[in-house]
Amino acid sequence: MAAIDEYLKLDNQLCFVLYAGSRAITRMYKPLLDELHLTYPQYLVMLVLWEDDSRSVTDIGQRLQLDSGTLTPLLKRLESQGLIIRKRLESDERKVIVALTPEGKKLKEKAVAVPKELFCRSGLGEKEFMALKDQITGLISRMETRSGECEK
Amino acid sequence: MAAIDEYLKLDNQLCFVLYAGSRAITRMYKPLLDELHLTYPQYLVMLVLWEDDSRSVTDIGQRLQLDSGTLTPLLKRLESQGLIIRKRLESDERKVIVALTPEGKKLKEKAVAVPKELFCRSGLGEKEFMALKDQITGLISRMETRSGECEK
DNA sequence: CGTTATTATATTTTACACAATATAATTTTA
DNA sequence: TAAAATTATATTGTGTAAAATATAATAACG
Repeated sequence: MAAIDEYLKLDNQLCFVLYAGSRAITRMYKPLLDELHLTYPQYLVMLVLWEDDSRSVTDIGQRLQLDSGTLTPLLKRLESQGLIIRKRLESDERKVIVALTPEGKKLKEKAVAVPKELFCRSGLGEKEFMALKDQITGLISRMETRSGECEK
Repeated sequence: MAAIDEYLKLDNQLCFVLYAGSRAITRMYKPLLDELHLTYPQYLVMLVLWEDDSRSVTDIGQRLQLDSGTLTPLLKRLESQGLIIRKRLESDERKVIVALTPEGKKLKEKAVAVPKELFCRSGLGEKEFMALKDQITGLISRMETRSGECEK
């Protein structure tokens, strides 16, 4: 893959398959998430909160790699749906703590259908599924640590 | 991975690594694309046009899996930057043909730095890089063809 | 202890991404 | 050959995603 043309072909772009793959999963999830009255980014936030009931906005942002400009409006919508509550930490009023309501906790059981559908539709065994996930995780990690090492 | 809890852990989500990976690449590309005065989705459109100079909006949409609501404003911005022109096909006035300008063609040579940077930062050999891309392509394909086959 | 620096979140702005709908052109049907 | 159906693109509305900036609170410093 030495020629300029090969480097710039859409079919050779790893970036494009990640982008297209992510959106294909979002499309696949949509009918299932509609039943839970959640959008895809809201579902990701709920995944974080189902692990640990009570987190700060910064914690959620770090887990999901999303900034507060994205999270604040999203959390407000979850709050208006009655799935979470937000309150300032008394000991440090800069921090907003996000906690699940009983309604929010209840959704967890229904939500398991979502990743099960992807697992089934992936056509992968459990080991292959996790191996692919781990390969992409490794890619992200190397991309972020090898900054400055490459010659243009 | 039988328990509900395991299915819903963020670290077990293939959907999340694709989503996070795609955005990590977009962040990595941003300084390089800023030099070309392109956003990431604009860059993808240019990749399509650098392969074939002249395409309809529908063609571009099919290649990138993007709909006209996304493409029309994006193409207008590329046009106002002088990189493309848009014109109705005389033989079928429903169709808008998108073609590169000389400026748009010239960008191709500079753009090759973008995928080269990813390739380098990925820490993968060429075979591994393409294998990962092919695995994700296969995943997308199976996800889209196995609709209806999975029990919730 | 007052000032400066840093941190946390919110707001504004821009660019998507997608669903729904509108408009116009072409194709198909009866 | 006119009407109905389909196709192509554009527009509107909503929800992100991120950059830049604003505001408020806490920590660090001299």
